[in-house]
Amino acid sequence: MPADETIQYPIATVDAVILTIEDDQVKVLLHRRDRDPFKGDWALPGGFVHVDEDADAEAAMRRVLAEKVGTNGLYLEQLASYSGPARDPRGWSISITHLALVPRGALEFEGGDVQLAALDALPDLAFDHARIIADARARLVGKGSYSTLPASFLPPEFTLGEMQKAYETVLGTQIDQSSFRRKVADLDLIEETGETRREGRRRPAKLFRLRDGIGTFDRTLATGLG
Amino acid sequence: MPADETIQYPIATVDAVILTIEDDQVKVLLHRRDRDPFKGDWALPGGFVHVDEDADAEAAMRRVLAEKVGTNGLYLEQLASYSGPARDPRGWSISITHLALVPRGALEFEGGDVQLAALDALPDLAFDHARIIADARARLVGKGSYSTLPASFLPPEFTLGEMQKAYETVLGTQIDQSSFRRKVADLDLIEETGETRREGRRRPAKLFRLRDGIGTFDRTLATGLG
DNA sequence: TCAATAGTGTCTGTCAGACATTATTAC
DNA sequence: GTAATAATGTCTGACAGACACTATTGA
Repeated sequence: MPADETIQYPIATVDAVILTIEDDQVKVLLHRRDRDPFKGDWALPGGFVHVDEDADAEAAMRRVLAEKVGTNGLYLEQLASYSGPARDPRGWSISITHLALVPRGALEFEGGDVQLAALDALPDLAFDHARIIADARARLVGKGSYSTLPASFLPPEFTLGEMQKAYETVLGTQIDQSSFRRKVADLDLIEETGETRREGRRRPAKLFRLRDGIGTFDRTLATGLG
Repeated sequence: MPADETIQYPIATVDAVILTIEDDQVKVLLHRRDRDPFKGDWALPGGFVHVDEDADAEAAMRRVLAEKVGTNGLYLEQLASYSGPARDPRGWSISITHLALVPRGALEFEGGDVQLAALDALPDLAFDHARIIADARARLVGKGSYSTLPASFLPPEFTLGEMQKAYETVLGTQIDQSSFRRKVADLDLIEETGETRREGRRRPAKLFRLRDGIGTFDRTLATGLG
């Protein structure tokens, strides 16, 4: 490690892939850039790491998200780092990216410079953000089949039908109702709230919530997905 | 993104967790630091990103490894980033860490400032490298049970007994011989070389190699591990 | 009653784990 | 033969997937 005083440090930024489900599609939150580079283009919400105030990259990410899209307290998971001389025209840069899966209701923003875009219909994106989103999607689908990850898209109270639908949306496949419920019951992931929800002219569904201490843990919820 | 000219960039480094199996134990390659900070302490091999010559963080990692421990052409996987004001006494820093799993025979070094240390018997380590190694270990064990990751520890030709032993070492459990072989056969991961290896007074074992195109892919090789 | 979804019960093929058995070598 | 590991065969319980069936509501 040359403790060389001539070392130049790269630009350090953080970017977030915030995913949610809307209209039975996985969507990503995009932010329109209001300055160069890529002024006017859509991009992941992101910004510089501030070494004078941020405790680490995740803290920088939370600060940026609060400033730009008004979200607070999201569960953030580190995704990967992207680096190189060409990805940012300002110079050799490192972006530390994060992933958040949130229920649609947890996002509040008034159109204009923020939008939710379906993963299958992304606009042109600034920097290498299209690649980052593609990687995030691969992670979501990959982990979706053997973890409780898709449950992160659910609001605090939900029906089993909604839960199954979230898994099907993430995985892009149909899941047998009976198998799904049996597995959920076996894993002891959720508990009844005691309430029901009636919607339209059909049998009302029981409401459930995630049990305490159920984070994202790796147990198969939906296997054999063709 | 304040295109603020007063932004200070953090120190950017790369560090590698190079794991191998020796004496039926998973070991990590450590390098003794020859300068401050932490001069004389054991640390992961690492160094600064050089923005004037590295194409990205992985290229920086390969350059550092070639310089410090003489390894080339390893398969490197990005692990995670670690950042903050306190982890490096030189200032607010980001380390982009990488993971490599290699057969013992692929590592060549003459003692002194490089050693292999068992994960269960690590010396005191510089920076936050103990934490990084703990995270790498968790990843190895976690992915070991549902992927071909442990096969990366095998030399080009190996017996089924060696393959099973590698899995058992990684997972820290016993695997039933019959189940293991059945699964390996079903997944079509390996092929016979046609050679055998005889060792001591017992039946010689057939030698196998990984089939073309078998990288690290996620299929259960050893399930139900207690 | 019908439509629509909620929720349950049952059968079956697959497969992991356990365990027994045979094969092959050096001594 | 004995010791030691290599390699294969067989049984069984668990469980995912398929699918049929019942439950409950509004109209």
